[in-house]
Amino acid sequence: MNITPYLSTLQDSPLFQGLSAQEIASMVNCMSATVKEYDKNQYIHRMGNRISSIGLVLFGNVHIVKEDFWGNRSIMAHIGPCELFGEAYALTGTPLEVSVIAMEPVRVMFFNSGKIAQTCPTSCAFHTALIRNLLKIITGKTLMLTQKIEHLSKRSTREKLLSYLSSQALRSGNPNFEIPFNRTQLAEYLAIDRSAMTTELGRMRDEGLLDFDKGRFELKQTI
Amino acid sequence: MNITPYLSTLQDSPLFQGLSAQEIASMVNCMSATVKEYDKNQYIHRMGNRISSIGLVLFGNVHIVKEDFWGNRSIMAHIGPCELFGEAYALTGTPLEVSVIAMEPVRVMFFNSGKIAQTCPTSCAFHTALIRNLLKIITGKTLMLTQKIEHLSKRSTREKLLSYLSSQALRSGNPNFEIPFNRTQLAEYLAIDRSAMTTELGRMRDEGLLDFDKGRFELKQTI
DNA sequence: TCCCGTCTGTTGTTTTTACAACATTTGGAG
DNA sequence: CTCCAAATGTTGTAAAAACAACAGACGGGA
Repeated sequence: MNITPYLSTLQDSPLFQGLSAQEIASMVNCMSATVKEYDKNQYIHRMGNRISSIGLVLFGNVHIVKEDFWGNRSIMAHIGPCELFGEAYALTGTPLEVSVIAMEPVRVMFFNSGKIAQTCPTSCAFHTALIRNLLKIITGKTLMLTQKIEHLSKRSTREKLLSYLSSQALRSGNPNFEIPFNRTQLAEYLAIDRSAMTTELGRMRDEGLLDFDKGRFELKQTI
Repeated sequence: MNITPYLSTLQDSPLFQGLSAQEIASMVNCMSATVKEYDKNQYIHRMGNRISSIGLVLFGNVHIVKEDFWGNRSIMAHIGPCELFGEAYALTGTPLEVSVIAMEPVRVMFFNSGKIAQTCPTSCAFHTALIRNLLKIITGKTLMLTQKIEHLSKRSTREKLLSYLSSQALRSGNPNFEIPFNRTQLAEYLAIDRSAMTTELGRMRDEGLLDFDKGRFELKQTI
């Protein structure tokens, strides 16, 4: 496969951190990578299935979503360009507890997880680096999930919002920042009622805690 | 160090899965492992600190706990014998977002995380296996956290309880099972009010959904 | 054995959230 | 530009949870 058009994305991906373009190209081959495209709202993976490949978002955004029988939806995570999804399920062979949905037109590169995890017969020298990168990525995800649990553990709508928003401000290093969710999605991510959330946001703005416009928020100093 | 007394525990640990006693002994040495003991309620790690070692519980139980300024406590995870804690923070160098507390008299073996993650100069042959095991462990934790998020995402006390209890029943392969928490701890784990939880449990028992005694629960068929 | 601290369960009140129904705004497509 | 659909905001009501305060059960140590 010709990976030239994706090379810069792949190089930016934490999966290939520290590897040269040359090395990446050889690895992509070795791991029998494939590229697929998806439309907005299309399912990339469905809950319950088993998967054997790790996805890397080349462009677009996808959501990791948990949906129950009654259509209640909860967004587990937001995955953007250069980021991976499905590693945990592909590596363990566990049936998916979540679905993966394209939020917009998306292009994804898939890697066979078996070929990543095992040193290949031809003893491709960079597998070790790859596995180490993978370790780092999954470790990072653990921390993300821990943070999400922290938000969800708050008792009230307001506390959940503040927990999430301040973590985003911290991440961006700026009290003025943009979030990757619209209102409905944010409510699904924080597992709270959308209308109650909107009301609470308005109340917080009235109290001078923060300001917002669409997806842009600004936390105010409350000294 | 003489690891003989801990050998069976280490062999049962997923970290050393697939390694012989001989190999484990040499690795323990190579990773400059140390053993420490803690009393009930003693802090093993405190939130905010950086750690450079991965803990393996030799016996006893510890809780991964998130405490905020006002003393609100939320139990992130329960760690029993043979299990690891702190990997994510030790490997990334991130300051701890949680504390680790001994729930009873506990003995822990600590491994230097740097020495685990890097192939050692003397090229200890089993590091690769170790890293692969670590990858599996952390991947498994990701799935655990995902499950916890699923519980927390439920809207009501009852739904959270059912989500947690049925996952425990599934894990034990038996509708009759024991949980590692007392009532207060369960409430902290599920981020709900203890008294409301007790009330709800009573209500569910009245409705014939389940039965319980202390830490033992039984989910009934509701056909 | 008794005492005390902890755990568990109970109840009533207050506060908050979920829910439903609808109004308003926004952004695209034609 | 107009229309439509989706997103966002508003409000009132019903339901649920949080909170507080206390009673009873239990277990370990003196």
